[in-house]
Amino acid sequence: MTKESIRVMVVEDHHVVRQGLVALLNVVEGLEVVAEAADGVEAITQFRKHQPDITLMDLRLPRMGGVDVIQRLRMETPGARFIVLTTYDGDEDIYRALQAGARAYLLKGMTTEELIATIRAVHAGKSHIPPAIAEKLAERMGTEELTPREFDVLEQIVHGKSNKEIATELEISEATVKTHINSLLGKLGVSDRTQAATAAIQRGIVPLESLRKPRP
Amino acid sequence: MTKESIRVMVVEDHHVVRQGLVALLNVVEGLEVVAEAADGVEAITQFRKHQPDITLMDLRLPRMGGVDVIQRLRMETPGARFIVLTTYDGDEDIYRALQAGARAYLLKGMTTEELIATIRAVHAGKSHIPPAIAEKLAERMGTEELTPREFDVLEQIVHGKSNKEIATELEISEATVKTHINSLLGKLGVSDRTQAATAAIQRGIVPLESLRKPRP
DNA sequence: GTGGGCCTCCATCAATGGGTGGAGACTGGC
DNA sequence: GCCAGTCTCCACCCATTGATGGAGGCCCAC
Repeated sequence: MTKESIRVMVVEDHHVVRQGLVALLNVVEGLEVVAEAADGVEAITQFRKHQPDITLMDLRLPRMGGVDVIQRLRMETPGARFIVLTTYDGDEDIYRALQAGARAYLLKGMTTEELIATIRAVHAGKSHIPPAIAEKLAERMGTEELTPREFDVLEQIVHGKSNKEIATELEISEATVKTHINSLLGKLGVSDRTQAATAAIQRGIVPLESLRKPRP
Repeated sequence: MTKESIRVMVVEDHHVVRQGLVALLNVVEGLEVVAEAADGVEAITQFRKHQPDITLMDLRLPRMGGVDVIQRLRMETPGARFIVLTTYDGDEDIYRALQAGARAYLLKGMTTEELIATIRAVHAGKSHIPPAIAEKLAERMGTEELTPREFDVLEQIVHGKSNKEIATELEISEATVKTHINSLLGKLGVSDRTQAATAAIQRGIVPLESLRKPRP
């Protein structure tokens, strides 16, 4: 081998998808998968061990979210390059991943050729955001940031709590809850709590998984 | 080759995932991927052309949902065997897929070994439902079926419509809307429309994708 | 220290939502 | 024919929600 291969790490919690990706990438000239991880914590240890040139990451990971992993690893290794590869396209995720320092955001729907081209491009120092994603980003830019407290309230709304229950849960008065709701409705551009809930889920502000049966 | 290979078709809209799966399966002794499809319509034409022994299917597909595809193909070819392979585990999907005649329901998180074992088992005529999935199914069994009209109303709720808007949209009175809501709240086991909306999304009764920006 | 956010609370009001108990019409199955 | 289930509608009532327009305290940045 005359040129050195690009050393790639694949972080993805779904076994068959990960193995499939690895199988795909390993037959590509000039690429070499040097590490794999199935969750966020493993991603960090594997990264430290193998120092890949490019890390391909799903965002929704057990134990530690992809965004946090990127943030953490980029603190340790500022030159680290991440490509986010995910099925979801909630604008919140996109935004946060790019904020954290991802160089590209791809949906799993794209072709292998695009994926490989993106890996090469990112390795060469470029960034790559597909138009469909860029559009989402632009959308999200137009909206104001929720304050931490507003986020707390929104989370409770998504979990189906009434204003009174939210007040109890957050240990504030119902009046304050209403104030926050009023304000977040405006920021989300919706007109009632039900729309706020679906918007929060759709945009990935509150993850769908949190709906299962937690918070006892 | 002394024994004949099991002829497999892979239906999955995400290119890299599909190609990965194909790559994985093709190296397995005794399996042969004879067809691929990226959406429901293609799945039907490819199936007719290649008559695979086993069809591996994602449920969320463009153009025609996986459940409909299974239903349709099993009418034409009652012996056709389907394994649903998906990331989502909304109980509604599981239920409908098995209703439609799928023999197994697997999450993408499972290992390649499990997948291959399941393919062999289903080919041998067995069914296979992992415990985690079976549990979901049991949950769903306890709940009553929504009537078509209740479903219409639920869909509107998820889309953030008020009772008045729903009444206009469905061309019924607001009183009737309330009646349906009351009844569907009971069946879903929730106490207000916001909970109904999140439950509908979480359980896959109303697909998240429909939230984008349709229905003009 | 002044201003800007944020968080907290208040009161008041109108609109919306949900609970209850009914009732007539239509359907399909027995 | 009759029953069961669905869909439609009504009235009445109370609870919840959202809108509006404040106001004080806190903290951080300039």
